[in-house]
Amino acid sequence: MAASEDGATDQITIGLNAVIVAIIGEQPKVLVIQHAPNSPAAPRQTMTDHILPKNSQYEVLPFGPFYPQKHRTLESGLRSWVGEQTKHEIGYVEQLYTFGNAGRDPREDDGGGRVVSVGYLALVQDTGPTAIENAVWQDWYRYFPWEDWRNGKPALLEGDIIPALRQWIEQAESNTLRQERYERACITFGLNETPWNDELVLERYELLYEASLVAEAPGAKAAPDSARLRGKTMALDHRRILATAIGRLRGKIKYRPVVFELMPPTFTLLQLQRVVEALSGARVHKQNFRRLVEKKGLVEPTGKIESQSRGRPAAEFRFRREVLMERQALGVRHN
Amino acid sequence: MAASEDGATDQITIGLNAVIVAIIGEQPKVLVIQHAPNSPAAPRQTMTDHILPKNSQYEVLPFGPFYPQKHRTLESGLRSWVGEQTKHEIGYVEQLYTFGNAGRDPREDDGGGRVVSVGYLALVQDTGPTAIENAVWQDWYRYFPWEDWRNGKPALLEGDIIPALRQWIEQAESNTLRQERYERACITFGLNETPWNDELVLERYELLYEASLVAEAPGAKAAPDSARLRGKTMALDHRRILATAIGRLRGKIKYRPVVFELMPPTFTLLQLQRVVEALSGARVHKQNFRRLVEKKGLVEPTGKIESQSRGRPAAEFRFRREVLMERQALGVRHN
DNA sequence: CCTGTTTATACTCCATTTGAGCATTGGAAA
DNA sequence: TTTCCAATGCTCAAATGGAGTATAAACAGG
Repeated sequence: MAASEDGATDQITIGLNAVIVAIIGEQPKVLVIQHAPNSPAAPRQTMTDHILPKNSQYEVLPFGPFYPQKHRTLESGLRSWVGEQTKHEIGYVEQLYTFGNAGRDPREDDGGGRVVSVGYLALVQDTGPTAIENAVWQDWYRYFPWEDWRNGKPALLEGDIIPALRQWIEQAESNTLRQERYERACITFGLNETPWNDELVLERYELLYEASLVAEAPGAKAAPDSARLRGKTMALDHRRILATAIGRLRGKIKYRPVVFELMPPTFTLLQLQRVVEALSGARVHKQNFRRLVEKKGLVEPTGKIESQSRGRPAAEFRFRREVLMERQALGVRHN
Repeated sequence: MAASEDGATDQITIGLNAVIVAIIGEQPKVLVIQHAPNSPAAPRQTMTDHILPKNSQYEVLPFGPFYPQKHRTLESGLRSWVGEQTKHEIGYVEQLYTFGNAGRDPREDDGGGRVVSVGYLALVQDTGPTAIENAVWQDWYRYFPWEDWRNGKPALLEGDIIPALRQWIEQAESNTLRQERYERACITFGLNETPWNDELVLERYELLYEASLVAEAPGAKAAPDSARLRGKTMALDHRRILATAIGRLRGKIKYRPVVFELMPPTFTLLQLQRVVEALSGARVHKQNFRRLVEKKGLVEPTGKIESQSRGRPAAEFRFRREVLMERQALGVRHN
């Protein structure tokens, strides 16, 4: 199998990309590596210094190679290098997607063969300094500003994105295509009275990509001002991987108790609510949130009272042992 | 990257495994390749004839190599060889999971390097003959008999699996471990008044695997009689991939209109119901099912009346155009 | 000490959804 | 005709979910 049928060498490399998520100050953060034009080259481990132009600024997700000789499974490979690099344990890890697209990775041009990259989502609490050079925690809405509805519908949508989308719809060559574009836009961006669905992060990004409304899209216009409004770009297809991660996480918190991977050992119900809101990008009704959490039996009071902030002091909670042991206790959806 | 740090060659091969699902006669079927001891060797394309013992009988999922030189994406690679081999189009394709576990594939021992296998779920309607030798459509409950609750709780559960699980729980060395095992069993197998969750197909299989209650598990007892009761084994980790596929599909039909990929162009509501029941492994309330389907606006009447079977003739339906165009129309879960 | 502000927590209301059953209808077989 | 069977229409109660009101507990400032 090493040599393909036409005799050429089919070299395959597997890269492990990690979307490492933490909550800092009520904001959802993701660990990204920044390559500034004048900064020293990134350490070799990140494998990025020789594949992207040295004189431009770009951001990538932490990226590590998979060594089949060293690692028994893909996940253990990921855990080991993330552990080494970030210096602290990661709790929850979930595989997102495997991309094998040709032409996405410049390494292929160096005769390095095909790069297949496996995306992972990892949730951490500890946000201390990491060993990765140039790694910083960035608000994930920096890359997807239209996804944050916590302060109402983002003005960017009505002011820029939706008009641009309408224009793209009108530019369709055929009626069928126009109809198709319109329906896709309705569903993903909630155009025609359709409710906004917070899980369609990837679908929205891909629509903008196809419509050349994000800077990294192939046919994007040379109008960098408006494109820059539509979120910060990442190198390679990393913004797409991040979109996958956000969408997946937003779906998951609705029926599995994964939030606790991001929470400190004890917390108040409002703190828990703020984390959920940060992830889902929408506000929730406080009293109903409390009712839901209590009904599901997710948490139990520690007995202590927290009174850091102003207002009436809140009871302190922790996750119930059963939930901590089994991440399944919640989420018997209907059935 | 071709040579690892210790100088050894890290050869990586990518295999594409497909769980190809169709409904035949109200039963969920999956395409498997049977290697009988005395049958001629399988065609080379399936890549299995030289990796597994020639004189034993075993079953595998259709498996094809990924040629980076030929295929632009993993999915197009899958589509092309499944298309070639099965001779008909596949509509819906979804990536399931990527396994990179060492020691799962015997090819590794031949110095073939690591095999990373990407699992895919494909839904087809056409169940005509394929070009794959020895490929047959098998009822998927043949591999997971405990998953079919359409005729009530399978006797196998109370009669064999649950007692065996209880024994495994008791055999735990420590109290913590025992507690842990007990809770996992409760959640996955619905032990302690916990409701049965039809989506936990993979979790149940993995529990049985860890408890050495399936024949392919490392520490499985040499009691093949009872193990054989617990479903037909597949070679490699293919039973696990199948479990992943079933669980994923069961989850998906609840909020996305993927069933129609398995349906003929027109059908009655009972036929639709039977397909959903076949997939989920449980009966549903007929009147409520009808109400649900109509409310969601999934289907529309063709106007014709079908009167093949006995009983009052049923109205014929087809999926609505919007649903066929956008596989997203349904499924705005809450939000 | 009183008052306003702020957040926590308890409880109510009502519309919608969901689970389960009863009743009637239309055709084919006995 | 009678009987059986599945389709279809309708009811009803319990559960769920969205949104609001009311009260409690702290603190700040006059």
